[in-house]
Amino acid sequence: MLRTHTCGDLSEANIGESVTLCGWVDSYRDHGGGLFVDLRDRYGLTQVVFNPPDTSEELIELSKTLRTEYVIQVTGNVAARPEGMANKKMSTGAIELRCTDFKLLNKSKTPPVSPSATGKDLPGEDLRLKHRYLDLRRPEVQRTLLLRDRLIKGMRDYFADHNFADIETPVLGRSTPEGARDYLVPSRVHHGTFYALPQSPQLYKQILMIAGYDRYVQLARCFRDEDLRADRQPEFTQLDVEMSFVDGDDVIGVIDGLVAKLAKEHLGIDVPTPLPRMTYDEAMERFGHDAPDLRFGMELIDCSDLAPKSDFGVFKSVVEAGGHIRAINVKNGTKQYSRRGIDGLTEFVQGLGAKGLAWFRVEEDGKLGGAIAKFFSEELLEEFKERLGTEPGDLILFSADKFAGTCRILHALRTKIAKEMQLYEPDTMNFSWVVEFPMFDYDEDTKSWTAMHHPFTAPLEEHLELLKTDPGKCRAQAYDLVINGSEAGGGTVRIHDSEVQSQVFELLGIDEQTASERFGFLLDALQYGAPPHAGIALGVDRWVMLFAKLDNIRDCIAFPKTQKAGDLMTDAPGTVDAKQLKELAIKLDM
RNA sequence: GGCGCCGUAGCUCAAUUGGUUAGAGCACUGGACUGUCGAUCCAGAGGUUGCGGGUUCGAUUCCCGUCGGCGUCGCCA
Repeated sequence: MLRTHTCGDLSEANIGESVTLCGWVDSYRDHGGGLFVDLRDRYGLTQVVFNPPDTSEELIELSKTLRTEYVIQVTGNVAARPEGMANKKMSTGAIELRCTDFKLLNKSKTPPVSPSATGKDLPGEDLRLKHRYLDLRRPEVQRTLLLRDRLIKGMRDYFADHNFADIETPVLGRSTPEGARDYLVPSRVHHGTFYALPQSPQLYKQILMIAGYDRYVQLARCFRDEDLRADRQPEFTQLDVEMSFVDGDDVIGVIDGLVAKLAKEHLGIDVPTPLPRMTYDEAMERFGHDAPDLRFGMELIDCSDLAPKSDFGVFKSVVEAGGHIRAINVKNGTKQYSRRGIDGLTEFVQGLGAKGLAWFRVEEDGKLGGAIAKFFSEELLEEFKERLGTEPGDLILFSADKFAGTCRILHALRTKIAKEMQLYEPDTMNFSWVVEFPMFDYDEDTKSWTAMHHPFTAPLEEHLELLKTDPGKCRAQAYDLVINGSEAGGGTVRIHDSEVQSQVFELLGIDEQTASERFGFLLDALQYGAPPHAGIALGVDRWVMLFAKLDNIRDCIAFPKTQKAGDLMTDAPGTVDAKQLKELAIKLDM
């Protein structure tokens, strides 16, 4: 070992000891006669002093060549800092290391990304990704990755304690017809065929249930070749779980326990279980989104029955066309949003595809004011006031659109406004379940049904008949874990009955031959004594993001991809040799 | 693929309606200094204003295209 302690270890208890530290020069202060260095490693910062009499003239001369990010090994005496010189901002600020010997282990070029930069001095993200090894030295990033390590350790321990078996599944698999775009890997042995990287180990874990491994868990790397977002990477980690002889409540109960444990250990908060649940339909009614942020209210209010009574043309025509008029009441919103501010909100919703933004301002005397008020009779305005629960100072924002459109617009407004008006404490954590998702989405373009979750999801038992009569109303035994308005995990009870499975495939327009080609192995397996089973997958990267209070998933991953799915450090993806292409029988057509 | 924001010194930023030699802080180089802690003081060096084209007497500034980063919609069973 080149060191006896780390840069976070030493305190007044070590005064008088001779110790050796290794680390990077975080900063240096040259005083002519002597020199101070803040030495950094993963564990902290320690001040090293190169001063007579402890340090020889020769070593002081050498110390003057030190620059930031040089790597050194220092031996010295731990000493209390002189009277009044303690640094309360440092955890090791009571002591310092007085150098008696040191060795330059390595030099560094002037770093383009300074590990000690914070706030607005932080270099651009492209530069930090290019020099990721420097960015990863930043204490803030190290804290996040180490939190990630602890969360994963907590997950592994929890499932091990509950008798789950960790079983690995292949990365090279076969492309499935539905879902996200696959990442493909060409086969050298079978020209013209391709493996697909897994979007999730879904089918394998069901096979494991059929094979009798009744409690399975895996930290699985998943791949989806779709466009990126602040909370979405093409390559991500799922905590994948599957259980046999259980129903959805059992799976939810297991995850409730995990949430409570990790929230206690890493956030120091007591989360009461069972976590609250809400159906998908209720979530869309009240919040306009399937992952509602419950840290604040501002629920959606439907006014579709009142609105057409006005002379406001937009409201009338939208309702006549079968659309909805819904609103949110922004309490005390007129203070935050002046006329100019409302213009800003209008531009915001127009950017989301809305034609405009109708609004009321609640005046001091309680009356509803604003450009559209003149289209409303006194009586009707009273009805609106009652429906919306208005008080002076409130701002009412409307969306007039098809139901889905009002959901999209009002959810976006609700989220944006809550953030701008700081309607919740930044440290609040809210965990809940959204359950009973629709089985199917209707695709207007292709005039066909698609699976909302995946085609192996079981409908509610009482909705089995709806598969034949009214698929749009059919709800699934599906559940999503929602943390602060983010989907943090999702799962379903699986179909274990080949009869029901056939019905679902038929609805989805997957004929027998196609089904058999794509996942015949699962359909076969289901006929050999498949136990009832259910499972869930948690988005590990998102959990880290939420537990670390970050708003960007790249900061939770050591080597993330950019929005164009590239790696700025390695420059992946890259071209390959003609020889490699020839072996794979691939010709480029560009 | 659509929409929006951004790109100026190694880094973070500035530069008036389009106007002389593109500035500042940090970092870097040289010097001074015995207790600093974002040390301080003096001096210096450092620029293809992402790239290409256009408008103009003149472009960092306006226009078009392109590359890259970010956000968002589509997309993400």
